[in-house]
Amino acid sequence: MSKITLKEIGKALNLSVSTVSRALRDSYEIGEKTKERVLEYAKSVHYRPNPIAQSLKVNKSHSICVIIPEIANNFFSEVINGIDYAAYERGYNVFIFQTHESYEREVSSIHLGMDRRVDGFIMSLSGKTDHYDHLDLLKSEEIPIVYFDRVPPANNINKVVVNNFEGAYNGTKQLINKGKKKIAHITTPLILSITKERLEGYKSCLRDHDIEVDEALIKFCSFDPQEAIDIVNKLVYEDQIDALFLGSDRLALNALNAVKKLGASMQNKIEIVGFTNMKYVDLLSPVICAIYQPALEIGHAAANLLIDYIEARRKPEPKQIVLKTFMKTND
Amino acid sequence: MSKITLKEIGKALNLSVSTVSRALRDSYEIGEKTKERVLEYAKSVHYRPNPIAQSLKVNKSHSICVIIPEIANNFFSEVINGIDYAAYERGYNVFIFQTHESYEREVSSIHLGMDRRVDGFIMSLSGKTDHYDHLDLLKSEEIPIVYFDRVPPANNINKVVVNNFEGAYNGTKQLINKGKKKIAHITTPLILSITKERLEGYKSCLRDHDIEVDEALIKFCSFDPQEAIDIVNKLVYEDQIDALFLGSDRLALNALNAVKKLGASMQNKIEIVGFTNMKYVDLLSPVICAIYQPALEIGHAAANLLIDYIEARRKPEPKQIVLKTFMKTND
DNA sequence: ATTATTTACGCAAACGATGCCAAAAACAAA
DNA sequence: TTTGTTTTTGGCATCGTTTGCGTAAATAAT
Repeated sequence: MSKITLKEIGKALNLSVSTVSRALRDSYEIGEKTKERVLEYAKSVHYRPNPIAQSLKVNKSHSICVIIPEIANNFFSEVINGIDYAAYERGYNVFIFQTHESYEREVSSIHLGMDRRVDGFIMSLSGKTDHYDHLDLLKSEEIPIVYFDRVPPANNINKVVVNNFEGAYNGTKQLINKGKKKIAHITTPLILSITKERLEGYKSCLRDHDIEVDEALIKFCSFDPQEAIDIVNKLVYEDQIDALFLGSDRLALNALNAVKKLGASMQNKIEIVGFTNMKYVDLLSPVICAIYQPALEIGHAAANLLIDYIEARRKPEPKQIVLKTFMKTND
Repeated sequence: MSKITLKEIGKALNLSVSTVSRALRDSYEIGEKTKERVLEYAKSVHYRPNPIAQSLKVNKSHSICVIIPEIANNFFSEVINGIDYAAYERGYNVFIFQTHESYEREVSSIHLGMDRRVDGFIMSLSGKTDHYDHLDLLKSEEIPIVYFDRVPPANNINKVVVNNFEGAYNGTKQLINKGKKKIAHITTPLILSITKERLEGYKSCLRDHDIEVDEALIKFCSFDPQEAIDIVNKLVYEDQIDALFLGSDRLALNALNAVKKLGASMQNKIEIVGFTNMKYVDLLSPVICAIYQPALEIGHAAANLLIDYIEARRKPEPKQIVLKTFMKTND
């Protein structure tokens, strides 16, 4: 059934394999008449080229490899959705590998992708990645790569990011506008690009409003729910904070949960703003003002940027795309 | 660098390609000494077999294809996580295709998978799939396939599902126990297996508690938020319901949103139970009692079942795995 | 009619790995 | 030494494509 090959088409039509191949690829050196014959017959038997054989021959796979920390995360799954959307439009397959925030898995994912001869990579770095030589491998092999969200510290790379500084600045400002003074910041490991940028936005905003930056109120937190609870408790009871600025998606939910546990009366005293990509934030009970990333657009832009780059005859200069975050208030 | 082939190893060691190949696969017909030489050299040059060439030769790809309605959905992304977990353990790659609830994309995804010579499929049917001949293709090609969640109506197939009937029954009972009498059910298209099973659980529970089943209170709803709003409004204001039983993840959030829009006083009158896989349901404001599916386990079980089947010499009888739902109350 | 040019196609060698078959090397038996 | 066995190894075809090169046949130029 699905095992029609060029050879069989050739046999049926009394043509050589190469002629059939060229006819299907619409080569100029094949006569119109035979082209038609081949095309028609191929369609009638539902011929589908074997991408594996093609890959082997041309050392390309018409597929891209996405490496992300975690699929089961609103932000990343939306990004994948965007990537998938663009890839589908342009006829590319998508491989997805998760690092689960592990450097080793990041490295091995890169190798798996290269083994599969993917045409390019889209990646967001793991929370443990603090050196970047494994990426040099890709560079030296001249494999196109687009980073998003958590990007390595270099500027001659393709990347799609959001204005994290501005998003954090505006989020913090929102809290200040509500009269809050002791604003804590719970965030991701400092090695991540997003952490630094958001932290700077937060600090910068405080300074601009004559609030001194208190390093004790800046907490780097893992994705362990209990750790979030401990940190929130300390901030609330010892440091007497009146607002929380949360640095990332999973963190935000953990922290919200921790705040909820403080009880209703405490909850109301603490204003919360945070980066998250949860749908329906307005259904959340400790009210949170969400700073959104346009995840779908990020994925779409990243995939298109990558494929453009893959298909370009002369490789263009690396491009940096910066999209806007947006806030979704709850009141 | 990464382009070491068997041929090059052979040249370096003065051995033929086939000897090298066999040495690496630890064949019994190769002398211990040469085996060691080959192994050592291969490691020293970081030899990695080219999976594409292997695939072409043996017509297998050591990869599985996952076809689901939507990645950006808590339930499915968790399932993928489980699949990925098992596949990684057992050395399989994973292709993911989304149908976006389209029958055509379901068909084309199957073809894409087959083109790539995947060793097997894991799928959950689209919301539009009401005939199943495209699946026969897989069957006739003898490609292993495991269904989960939304499965076709046949019993000689591999599948991993939950006890939807029981979950729905218990959910409905929960509402009855709170004294509710007019319990509406908003759910997915009736062609889906899950819809029917849950609907039966709901009806059965009502009957067992001497509440007559009112077909007007059973609403099949798309994933359009506005439709959910309209339906909820009608149910509340015209039909005067006092409880809602929601049939699926995305639906639940839409309906919750609709209920929220009714205003605080109305909200409190309506008790809500629903299938969902959102983390932190207890943070949701119209309170909802969640019926959870063990998504990670489903994925893990499905992948292991599939890979067991793929690797079995004698193909075993199709297996049906039924896992338990569990409730997470909010009060 | 002869030569030059174009057009339309076939042959064969890759791509990297596997596996059948035969052959060389090693050893045992005569 | 010769023959027979066993152990190790090499040669070659193959998977389904793509592509450079060669060459008939068809057309144009002389």
